[in-house]
Amino acid sequence: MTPELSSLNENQQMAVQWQEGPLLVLAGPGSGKTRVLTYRIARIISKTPDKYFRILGLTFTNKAAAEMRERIETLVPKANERTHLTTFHSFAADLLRQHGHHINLRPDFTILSQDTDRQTLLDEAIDEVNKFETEAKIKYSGEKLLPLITRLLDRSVTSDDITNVLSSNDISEPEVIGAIYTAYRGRMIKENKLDFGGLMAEAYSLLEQKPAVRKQIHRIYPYVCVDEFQDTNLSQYRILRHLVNPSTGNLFVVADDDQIIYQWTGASPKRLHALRDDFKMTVLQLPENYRCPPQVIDIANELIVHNIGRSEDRERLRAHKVGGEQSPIRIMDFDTFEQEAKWVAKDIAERSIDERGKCVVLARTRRLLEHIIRVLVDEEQVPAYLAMRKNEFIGAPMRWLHAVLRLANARQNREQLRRVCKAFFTLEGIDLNVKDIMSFASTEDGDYLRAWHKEILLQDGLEQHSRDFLVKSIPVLSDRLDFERFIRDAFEWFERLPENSPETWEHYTEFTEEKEAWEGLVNEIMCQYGREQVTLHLLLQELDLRSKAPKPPNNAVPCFTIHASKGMEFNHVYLIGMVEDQLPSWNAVKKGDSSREMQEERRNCFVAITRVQESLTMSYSREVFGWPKTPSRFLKEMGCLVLQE
DNA sequence: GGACTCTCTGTTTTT
DNA sequence: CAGAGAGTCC
Repeated sequence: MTPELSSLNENQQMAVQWQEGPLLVLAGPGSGKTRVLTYRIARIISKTPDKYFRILGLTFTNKAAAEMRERIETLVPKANERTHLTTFHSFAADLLRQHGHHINLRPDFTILSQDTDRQTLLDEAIDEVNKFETEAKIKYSGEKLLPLITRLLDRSVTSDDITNVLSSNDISEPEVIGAIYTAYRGRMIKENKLDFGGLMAEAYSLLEQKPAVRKQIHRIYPYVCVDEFQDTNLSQYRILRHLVNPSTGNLFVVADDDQIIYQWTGASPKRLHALRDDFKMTVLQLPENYRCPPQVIDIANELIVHNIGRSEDRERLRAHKVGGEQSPIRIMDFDTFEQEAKWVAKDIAERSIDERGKCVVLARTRRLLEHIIRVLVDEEQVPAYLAMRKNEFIGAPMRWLHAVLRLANARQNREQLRRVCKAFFTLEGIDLNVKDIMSFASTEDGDYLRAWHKEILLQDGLEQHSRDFLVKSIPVLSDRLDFERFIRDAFEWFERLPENSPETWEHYTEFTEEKEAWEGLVNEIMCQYGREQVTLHLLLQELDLRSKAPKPPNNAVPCFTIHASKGMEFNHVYLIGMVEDQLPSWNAVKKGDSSREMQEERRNCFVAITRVQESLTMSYSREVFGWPKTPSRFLKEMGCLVLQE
């Protein structure tokens, strides 16, 4: 059954029915781009019921991938077998699990999701280089060098190019830094660890070196789709070029160059130009907007035309919603930011509970949001939350569980042993010495997990039910690698912990929250790969590629940075702090009106206002945190500030 | 020790 | 621009 196309507009239908060859869909905000993507995938599947090939759909975030999977499943049941909808990082991890041996990587590699771990590795790389550098006079620190290494990995710079790249970017001592970069990459492979950038860079290097692997991918995935292409960095683009079969060029890309707001992560308007050139893309635009009131579309258009260097043929957004009598836009002017925050909080508090949940407060920086959350929660008693990223579990139970599993996967990992000991001390008050266990482990084939197990059972202070759990369940993990069973047992043990030591169990709410997040993540991974396919190392890798943030509280007002709000929509948007040095940021102001930084700030503003479904409230103050401010130039560009100054 | 000047560095975040 | 930290002077 082919999906029903009559609900789509003409341009959308054209995109969905696109047959073969490269197509670039330039899709504005609220233009139904995800719909186009899912319909097209569904259509290809249903037109080829007797075929076995799969369609590869790549996204930037897990959230977008999950949404695509869900939406395709409703269009075509069992689409799972015919699609592989995943993130760039997840795809790279799959690839490296399967073919990593070509570059000396084992499939049970771990993912360095924390900067502290990356710094440790980088410090080791620096030491390694220092040993050979006779006149090594300057001491580099991992902490200071890490951002540069990240930037280089995001571009998949090779050790052949590194010195050139560094010197053409005016970086001092390109030879030494280049050697450190190469040593860092070497160490990742040697220690079987990859950071996010390394995942991309090594996947690219593998594809570059092994045409046979590329061919296999071309056979399995004759169609490749990419969502939010404007966010891809150079590494990801280079990977993409290898994924597409050059003889068919079946690449379907959805992008919006007016929503590039991640330049500092490696995204760039250049990428879209390269894409158009490299693949000779046919371009189709989706300027229809189904989300915003026409007045909002008007100011969004006014704003974005101020950006020089957009695709010259880019069409203006066209509103499909019908405007009401009353303007949905409010501009609010205050003397101080305190007053601004108070007014916004009050305005939200005066709405019904139901309406509040459909509001959002947006700002350029977290600092402004932290302030407004305080006012909302403390003064207006309106529940509100700040979107937060979370790479690791915080509470002792989940930290212990995660560390034990990681130790089971890498039995000689000192850092994980340290974490196991530390978390167990918090849980049970028993303080084991890491060094002792490590030396004891030499009698256990260097297996830190078994050594810890033996050592902990020798302790007197252990509660009986804890002892029972450890005696029974650690071997389930360490000998039989039955991690599912082990996790179930561990949760049972956690539930009983507060009986004996309620005073150390103050963070029970946190545990419930984290347990929920854990179960959600594990469930998602199991569904995506199929239960039998999920090995311990795959589970751990996928966990490290996902945020551990709890699901937001019900009826709480979300307070997001503009970046965090990308891809979302809300009935009522409060965009606060519309002043120079905030939006646009001080840095963009310093760089000047035609700088790429300023263009990006303008896109930030564009993204913010195009989140609106019903009403937009923009506010600014003459004074923020005691400093005099002028209204944002963007207000003037949008024609919202006619009379002032 | 306190008040002052200076210099440096920094925002946004997903994986 | 703005905040933190270092250095200087009394």
